[in-house]
Amino acid sequence: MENPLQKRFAPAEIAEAEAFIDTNPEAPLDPRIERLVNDLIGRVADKWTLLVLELLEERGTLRFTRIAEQVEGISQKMLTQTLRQMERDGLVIRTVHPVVPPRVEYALTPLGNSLSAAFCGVWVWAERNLEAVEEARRRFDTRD
Amino acid sequence: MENPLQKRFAPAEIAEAEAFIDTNPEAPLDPRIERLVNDLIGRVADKWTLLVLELLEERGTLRFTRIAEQVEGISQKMLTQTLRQMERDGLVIRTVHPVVPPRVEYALTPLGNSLSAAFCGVWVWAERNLEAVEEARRRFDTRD
DNA sequence: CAGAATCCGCGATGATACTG
DNA sequence: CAGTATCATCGCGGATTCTG
Repeated sequence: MENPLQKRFAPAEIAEAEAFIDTNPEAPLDPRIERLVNDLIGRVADKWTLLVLELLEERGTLRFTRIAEQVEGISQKMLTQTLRQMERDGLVIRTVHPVVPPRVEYALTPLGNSLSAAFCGVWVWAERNLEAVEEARRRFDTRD
Repeated sequence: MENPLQKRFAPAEIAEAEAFIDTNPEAPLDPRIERLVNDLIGRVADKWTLLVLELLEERGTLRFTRIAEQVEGISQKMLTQTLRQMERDGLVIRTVHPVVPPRVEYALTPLGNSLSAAFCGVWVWAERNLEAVEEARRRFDTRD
């Protein structure tokens, strides 16, 4: 599989980092990669982003107000902000129809769809282990 | 080795996650527990939680100070808070050795390990699409 | 309808000092 | 060493208003 990191760093750098990892079991991943990937995850793992992602995955193309209705508890400000961020990261495509009143539609890009699929495992985990976590919390809260 | 993720996850996990991303468009979620699941995801998808989770997955059992050293940028307060939260959710086990000076060790529970595995797909996605996202952002930031 | 702009409270987080 | 306690701050995000 093609490694996207090879576009960012010189082969010598990657080789050095990998050799370092191979020979140092205690060593962390390359801090640069770690930080980049983690920043990315930090953005996409946002609460509202996950909800919008999930909604668009289910419903396909939606207008601004439809999303606002379906994502319970989100404010207009945060929805705008979330959609802009997702658009900026290439997760969502925003289509403005030049009509009155304005009609703006949002849909996931292929990148957004793949992210949704990637998070599917986490959703499945959460659903599957919800009760286990709740029980753990009850035990923790009533510990001696 | 061409992929640093292989140091972090078993080959079988990566293959499974990749196959999942490639073939699974969506997984329906029971709307009744949507909120509960989302609260849970909101807690475990926290930035520091993800970093600690990955670190403990890599290294196994670690002391408080070891974790603080490895998780770049985390304050002692947030580390304590994160570990308590994870312990409360049953993701980590905290072991106090009655010695002087104190020795407290943290390790993932089976639940924590399964969560780490669930997030494997997201890490794979992030690394695989890091460059695509960066390019999307550049295009967005330089749009007319 | 789809936002932009503004104000503002408060919770999250950092920094520092202290302790068993 | 592994925290707890306290104080200060800073920005997230809600509420509201305005507009093309």
